[in-house]
Amino acid sequence: MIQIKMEVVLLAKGIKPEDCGDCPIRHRAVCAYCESAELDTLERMKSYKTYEPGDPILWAGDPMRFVASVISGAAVLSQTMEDGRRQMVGLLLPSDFIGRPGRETANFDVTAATKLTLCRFERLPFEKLLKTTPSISRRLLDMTLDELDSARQWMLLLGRKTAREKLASLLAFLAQRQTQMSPEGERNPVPVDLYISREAMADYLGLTIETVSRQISALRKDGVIELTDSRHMLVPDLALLLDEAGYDSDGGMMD
Amino acid sequence: MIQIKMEVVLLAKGIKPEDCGDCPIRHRAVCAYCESAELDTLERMKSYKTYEPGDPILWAGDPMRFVASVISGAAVLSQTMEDGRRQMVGLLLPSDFIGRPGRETANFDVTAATKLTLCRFERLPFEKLLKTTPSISRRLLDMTLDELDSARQWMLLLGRKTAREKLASLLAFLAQRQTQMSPEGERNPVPVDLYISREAMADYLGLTIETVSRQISALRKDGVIELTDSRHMLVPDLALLLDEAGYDSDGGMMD
DNA sequence: GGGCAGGTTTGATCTGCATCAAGGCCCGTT
DNA sequence: AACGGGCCTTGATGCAGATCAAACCTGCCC
Repeated sequence: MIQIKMEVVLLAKGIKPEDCGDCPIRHRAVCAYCESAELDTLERMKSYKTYEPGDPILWAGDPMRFVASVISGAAVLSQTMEDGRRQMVGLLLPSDFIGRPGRETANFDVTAATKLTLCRFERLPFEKLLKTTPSISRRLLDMTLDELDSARQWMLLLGRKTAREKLASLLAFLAQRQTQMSPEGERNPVPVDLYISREAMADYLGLTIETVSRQISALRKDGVIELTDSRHMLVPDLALLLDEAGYDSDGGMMD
Repeated sequence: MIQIKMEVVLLAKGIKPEDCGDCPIRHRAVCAYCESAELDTLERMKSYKTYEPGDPILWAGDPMRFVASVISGAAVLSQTMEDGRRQMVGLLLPSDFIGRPGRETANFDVTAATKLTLCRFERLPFEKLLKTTPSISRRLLDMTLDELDSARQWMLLLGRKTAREKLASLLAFLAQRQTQMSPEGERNPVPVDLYISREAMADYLGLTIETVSRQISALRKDGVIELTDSRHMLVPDLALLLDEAGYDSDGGMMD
């Protein structure tokens, strides 16, 4: 919803996403450290592709012909066991990078969670470029190290948190992202778009949909959150929600 | 205490502790892609340090003065909640890299799990070198991407696997690491060093020590593994162990 | 309107792992 | 040899979250 609005705004302003100089993720994506000459090279290599919610982008085991940056929307990285047990292992938002230079096949399933636009590069030329362009490889290293840190944060949640703490953590994460987004001072209570189904939450948190639903109901009953409908909530007190999430007071960072 | 003495002795005699050319992790560590000239540079920068089991190497929040490669032994990356719940987020074995170029302070606790030897470099000079030496930065990128993949594998384990599958996964991981290391054809059954205590396993797998112990006993009773002592096992059939770990037959890679 | 499908909530029951509690084994110290 | 402290194993019991089952809500199509 949010990203659809974003796109409408872009169109209304007449911004061409095709021009790297105007790209909304120019300063955060894998190209962030590039000089304009390097940017020109990338510009000649890139192609855009859009996906609808639910579209598969890659299946684990597929040959990886492309790497890409998320321009708008969200994609989900997940793994599924033979018997159907599924675990989300990453949520890819604008500026995040998809793909693994140096590997032939995908390790994880990648799915569009919303309407999604990717800026794609063919893998082999991109790998060649990586070898000759330190500003890209350094940026990719930094981004990968950040991803690794947040994967490790998630490991604490999956391994040691209770169901209630897991839900509170996810809801706090969403709330924080959306208060950052909306610039005008913190409205209280903060409205939050949950934005994914109970099933996706369950797959993210290592729970079942029933437990997700029950914990949301419990948090609502205890006044930690208010539901406006099943996909939207209000957070009257973010500090309280964070407390429920089990972060120590010095603030375990989530991003 | 011991390692301080060692260093004093080494310094006094002006001995180079080891020749990189003879290093057991020469071809798998961050220096793997280096030419001999680059290796010389590293050789001049490096210093060895040893730790005893249980020694802290870094606490989360500490300034990071060094980065390092594990030469021998095992180190553990972990996070602890206020109330003491602990989650291991990485197991660092020989050739693995410790530290985060570009970050001032540690994000996680690092602890020696066994007697441990590190090959250390001061962070700032190493970061400078990284900028001018593609063979090091490319290797570090490859290693970091591998770590990210295995962190994500671990998320599936933590979120969705049963206790038995978790143990089988950990044991299979250790077994695979150690068959890779010993190059002469696969001895059967494969001997495996468990390296870490039951408590560390529990912290890694999101379980309790009692459950770890019970599941190891169960796998032993079912003939999947044989214990020689509580820290060493034999794996008569790696495929069987992998099967217990819940990887699909096409072989979910762990490294 | 009625019917139907997908997502969500709620209730009842079950179970895998945690928790609580002993006891065993190994090794170093006295 | 006796003792004590780590570490590991095993047994008994409890409980958080899974599983099984039903009902509800909302939007959509006929």
